[in-house]
Amino acid sequence: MKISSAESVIMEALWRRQPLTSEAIIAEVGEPQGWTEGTVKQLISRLLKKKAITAQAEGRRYLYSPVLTRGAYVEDESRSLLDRLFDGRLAPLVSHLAESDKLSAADIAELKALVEKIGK
Amino acid sequence: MKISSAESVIMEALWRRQPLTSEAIIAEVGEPQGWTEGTVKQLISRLLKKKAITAQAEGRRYLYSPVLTRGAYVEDESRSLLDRLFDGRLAPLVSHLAESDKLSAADIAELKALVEKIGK
DNA sequence: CCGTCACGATGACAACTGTCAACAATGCGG
DNA sequence: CCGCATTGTTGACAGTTGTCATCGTGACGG
Repeated sequence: MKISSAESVIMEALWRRQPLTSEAIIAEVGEPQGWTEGTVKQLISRLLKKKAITAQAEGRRYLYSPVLTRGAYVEDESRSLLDRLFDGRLAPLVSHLAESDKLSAADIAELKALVEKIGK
Repeated sequence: MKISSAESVIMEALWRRQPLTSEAIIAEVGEPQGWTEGTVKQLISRLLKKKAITAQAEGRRYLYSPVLTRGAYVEDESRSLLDRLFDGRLAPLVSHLAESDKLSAADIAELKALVEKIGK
């Protein structure tokens, strides 16, 4: 099931710290996003329906934890972008960013080190 | 204005070759996507409303051309992914793909060459 | 000049999203 | 034991998306 953009904000909160009560989630994402309590609750419900998170009863409330891992999510999103726009290859993405001057010197250094490491 | 996923299929066709009549667009994307003529026409209309493409009258019909460039689009999508998932940095993306064994030897070689070139 | 046909415009409709609010159940403090 | 506060469940509603079909209009062949 697809996670919508608003829903992913809730997921990020749970990936950072887990499990969380709805109260904690509201505290964490409500403010920064300008969302009311109702909005956050609705998003939690939808994530439950999508099976992206689970709820364990803790007294009269629930403790929510992610089921979908951040790794899987990130994997999916990245792969889908690469496939849609860059023929599934990574180099064209890097190349594109480089050409449009969107890479800082730090980025490049970091990347160079990384590539060497990967190259074993 | 945001381009939806179905709409981007039309854009890709126009980025490949331009300008195109609706007939040509239908020929190009209708089959592979399993879309009827009506569907493609609707998508064209929405892209016009969003100002992502323009239409020049050619007799009875129109010739459609992209206004939004592929570069700008790709730029946007890439940046948004990087920002949402990798703190705006490229290295973590590469690192993630490498860890999940999603990089082929060819990818790595290509990347290495690219990084050297960028490094001037 | 008329019927047919091609095109673009528009209407439709269900599903999904972003946002909230109202409501029902349930436990806690007094 | 009762009312209040908290929590989860639902309903609502507008906007977007994916998908098609219908309609009006003008062009073209006969």
